[in-house]
Amino acid sequence: MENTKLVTMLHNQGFENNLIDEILTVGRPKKVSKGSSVIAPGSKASEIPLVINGTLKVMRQDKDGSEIFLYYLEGGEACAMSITCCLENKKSQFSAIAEEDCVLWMIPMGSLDAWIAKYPSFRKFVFTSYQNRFDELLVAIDSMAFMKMDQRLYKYLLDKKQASGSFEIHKTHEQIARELNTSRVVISRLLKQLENEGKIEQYRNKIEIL
Amino acid sequence: MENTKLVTMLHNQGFENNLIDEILTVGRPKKVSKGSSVIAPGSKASEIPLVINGTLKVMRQDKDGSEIFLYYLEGGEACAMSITCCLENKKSQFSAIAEEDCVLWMIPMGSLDAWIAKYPSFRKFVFTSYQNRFDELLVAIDSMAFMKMDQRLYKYLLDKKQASGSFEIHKTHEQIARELNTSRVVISRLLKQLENEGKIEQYRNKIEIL
DNA sequence: GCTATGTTGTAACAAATGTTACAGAGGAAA
DNA sequence: TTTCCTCTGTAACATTTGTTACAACATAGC
Repeated sequence: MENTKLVTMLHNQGFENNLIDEILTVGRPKKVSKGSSVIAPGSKASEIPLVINGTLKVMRQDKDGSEIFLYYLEGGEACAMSITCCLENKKSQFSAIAEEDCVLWMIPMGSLDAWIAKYPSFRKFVFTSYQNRFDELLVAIDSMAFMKMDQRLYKYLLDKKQASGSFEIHKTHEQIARELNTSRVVISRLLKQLENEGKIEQYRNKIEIL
Repeated sequence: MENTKLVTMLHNQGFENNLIDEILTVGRPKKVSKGSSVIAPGSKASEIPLVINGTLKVMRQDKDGSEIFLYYLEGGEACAMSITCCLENKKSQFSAIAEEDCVLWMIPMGSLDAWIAKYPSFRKFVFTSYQNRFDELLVAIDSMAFMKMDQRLYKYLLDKKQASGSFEIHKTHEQIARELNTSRVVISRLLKQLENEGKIEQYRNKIEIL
């Protein structure tokens, strides 16, 4: 049963048993397959996704269709930006895409405010989520503000390794270029450079981190 | 009395009278003069600053001393990142500097969690603050990811005009360059360009937006 | 096998940004 | 006034990033 992992996760958060019951009662499971969209920019969410299995990729996009990778959401993490979107009833300013096949637990927003008032553990969870998302955004800002593209690319590869737990990255140069908001040629050039420095090995549709 | 403005501000937030009393009781006023630091990176805050008068400039810095402007905090706004820092007891990851002479109301963190549980209006205030800060960070990210330096500079000038309410900006090219994390020469070049395009006029230590 | 399509490598060039150096203008203080 | 310091303008050049074009290769499907 998927719920076993969910319950363990909720326990590890220090959630009260009553809260866990409520979460199990009002929430619902959702499976999303690799590449499909969980939150689309401009949409209004009415549920908060909590990641049970897999990884969600959170990206920001501008009007011209350019986009930039922000961070990954992994097991046990909730989408903090969805929370404010829901509470404020605003349109989402970003997209979340399943980086792998995922299992999510969707929590309807109606319950949130009451839980925040009622359960100290949930309050702590929400604020910790905010803190973590703030930190991730600041890290993303650091990359863009202070690093050149070669460093950003290498950091991107290491982050991806961290998130997936695998030394192999199955992406094309084109895909990576989109996520870093640059062009494919630039990525090919810099990957070749990283390969010459002995930091990676390249194959078709695959990069291996050494 | 400064408190008149503070009380009006709190009322406008929709705060309950009891909450306003508590805020007035446990908080304290703080005056900071232009250019002085309110939050230093690496420090641990135990109070949340609420801006009554003036503008705080929030910047992010890296280890080499480079820095980048994130956003302004104006009257009625609180520093959301301080809130999580306080609740999590973490070191601040950013700095806040008085862009003009400021009057702040410092709220000790000890009260926060209780208020969040007790007052719906305060809960709303905190979440709205988060939402606004998220939005500002995302706007900062948009600038860095999607805009070239000439656009970023012009946007910077317009933002500054917006925050100060004045068409005159009293900064040197050097100061602007620091906030955009580029070099003085680049800023001089691009300002000259904006001047030629008829968007600004330049004087010593002063830029006028047309 | 062949073809269509997507992926990667590379060259040549363009544009944006960063760096160094120096000259002159303006203001403050002696 | 003279001196000193900061600010601004500009040239010349280096580096980084973006763009276009094309060749070579791999794979899937026929």
